[in-house]
Amino acid sequence: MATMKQVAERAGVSTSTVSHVINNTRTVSADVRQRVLAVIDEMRYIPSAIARSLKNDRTRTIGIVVPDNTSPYFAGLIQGVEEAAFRLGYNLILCNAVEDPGREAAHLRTLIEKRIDGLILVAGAVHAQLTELLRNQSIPMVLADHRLAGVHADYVGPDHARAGYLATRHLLDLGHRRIACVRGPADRPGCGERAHGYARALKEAGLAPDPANIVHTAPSSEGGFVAAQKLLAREVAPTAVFATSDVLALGVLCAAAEVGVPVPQALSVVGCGDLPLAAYTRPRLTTVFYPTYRMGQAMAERLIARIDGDSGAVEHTILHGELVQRESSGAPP
Amino acid sequence: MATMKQVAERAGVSTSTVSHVINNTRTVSADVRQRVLAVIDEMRYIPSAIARSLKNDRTRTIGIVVPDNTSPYFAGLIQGVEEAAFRLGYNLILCNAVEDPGREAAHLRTLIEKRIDGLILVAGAVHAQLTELLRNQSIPMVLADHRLAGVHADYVGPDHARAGYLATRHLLDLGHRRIACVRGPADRPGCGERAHGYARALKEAGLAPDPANIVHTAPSSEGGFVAAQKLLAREVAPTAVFATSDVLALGVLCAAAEVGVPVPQALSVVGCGDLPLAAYTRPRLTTVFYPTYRMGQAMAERLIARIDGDSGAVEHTILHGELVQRESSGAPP
DNA sequence: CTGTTAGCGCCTTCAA
DNA sequence: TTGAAGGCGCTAACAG
Repeated sequence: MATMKQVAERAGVSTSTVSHVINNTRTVSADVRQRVLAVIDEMRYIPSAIARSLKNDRTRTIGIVVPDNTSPYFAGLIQGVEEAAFRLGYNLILCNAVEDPGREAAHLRTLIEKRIDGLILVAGAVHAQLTELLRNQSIPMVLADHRLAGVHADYVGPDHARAGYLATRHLLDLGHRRIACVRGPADRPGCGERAHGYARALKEAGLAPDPANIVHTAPSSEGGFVAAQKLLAREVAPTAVFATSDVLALGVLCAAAEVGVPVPQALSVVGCGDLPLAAYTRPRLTTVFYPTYRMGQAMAERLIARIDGDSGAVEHTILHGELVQRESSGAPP
Repeated sequence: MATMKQVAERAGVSTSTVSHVINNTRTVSADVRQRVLAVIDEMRYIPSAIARSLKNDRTRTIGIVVPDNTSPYFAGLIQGVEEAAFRLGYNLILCNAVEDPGREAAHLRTLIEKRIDGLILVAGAVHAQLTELLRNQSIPMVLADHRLAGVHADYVGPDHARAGYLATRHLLDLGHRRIACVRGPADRPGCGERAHGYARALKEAGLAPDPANIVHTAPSSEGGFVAAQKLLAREVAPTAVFATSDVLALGVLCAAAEVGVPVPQALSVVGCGDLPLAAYTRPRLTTVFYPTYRMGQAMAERLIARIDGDSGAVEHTILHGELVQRESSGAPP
């Protein structure tokens, strides 16, 4: 691969001149610039960002650590981040932590070695140790999707509690009283917050949350399916279900259909996240929209502002979604 | 951020000694090693991969360019690639090309500037110009999902034509004769190949493919929905539909339900790709499984073998999927 | 067993 | 308008 030195020799100029024509960083006579450009083209010279980074102490690369790029929710965030990063001249190193703290730590370590300019972290079971790593190296970071206890950093994400509240409120307004909640595992911060919103709405309506109405399950359609089976088999079955994600809601819809419980006539279902697919389930799913793409963009923009020297106070950016009412929710039987 | 030199000074040794204890690259007396390690720990020294790369000419970073990380299919590939890359000591720079040749080119350029060790390319509308770029810089590359005319490189992907054939064959075996094909846009290589498999199966069965039975549409559930509406409105409607992706198939299922056409009693539907969600639609979707995770792994492994010097002949790795028969397909009415 | 030295490719003062 | 030279942080001969 051609180097600047080779270009300089071939063009009969010094490397500094080549550098300057490339970066437009001082005036170069028209003919010299012409000649240099020609040689660059001819030799197919492409500057090394590695060498440049060593000099500049900037890599124009940011890292993003998520539990799993395959989840539609994280995929949406990543897409937004990638778009804004590209627009602002940055590349994105993607790391899946796979709910494995060891792996998360390993990724963080190599990201620091590679001298990323900043990090977007959807924290899994991160422990103090890890975030301390970041703080010590003073690498800009934005927390995504949920905050991290004891970590003082910019945050961009949805208001999960509000989403859970909106969904439940909607069901209450329709007249439901026995409203179940199908939620992911306890250690998923987002699920917990959404469940809180659910509980708050119930309490506001003067209903005592019945623990039997809250089912923890695996965060998959299968999980939703199993949970719904359990709920629908109860003697006094709920008339509505709030599922803390659309993926779960799909399983709930499927289970209801299988047992012969018509939605929404006998059971209302509300999801969360508004997957593109949610508009094409049968019946079409009522859900709370999460603006993942915009969130992703906001994360990258916030981070890059920090990289560019913004030293203002820590910011918390909350992006609200709204209830999207479709066909899976209606008045109780 | 601490440097090796600082560590060396503080430990009272030379930088080369520090380098050697870090890399275990020559014997160092126990006490010196001890001391160096202590200082590294104390100063929170983390070596710079940037400087190392400049020396070594290796970044241990690979790039992946896909149309859109949000598509479940690409998301699955990316996940597999990330896993294998991590396991083998590489990071992944993710680039979305967004069906925009200009953007694809820009990404390729920065990836080369950043001196990635290799590239995984799910090509969009790439033109000769771009791949020539790669060849000129002699960066290892594997083509993913579909080949690229005129580009002689390793390939890892599914056999789209076979998938289309299997799906259609299944419908024929069930006794269907009027089988439609709902497919994505013409410029999507994978769709075209799957449609070919569809046509071949029909021909083998002695059926002349009816152009009116092949509907091009947007590669989304909405697209599938619209296409199905059109098909079901025909005087002689098809009794079965092969959709070239599960996302499309979902739209088809939704349209059928809306028009009151029962699946599979009056209409059989087969998808392609086997999204996790496909098992939880109503009815559960018959589809052709694509082993995306394994494909992704194979891509990374192939690429890294090349990076490590494998100079054997170009390889084409085809990973087959199988038909997953569920509830959306049955005998014709 | 350890240190000195010469770069890797680029940018950037400092001089001319 | 241009060049020479030093150094970013690290590795790897080459010496001792």
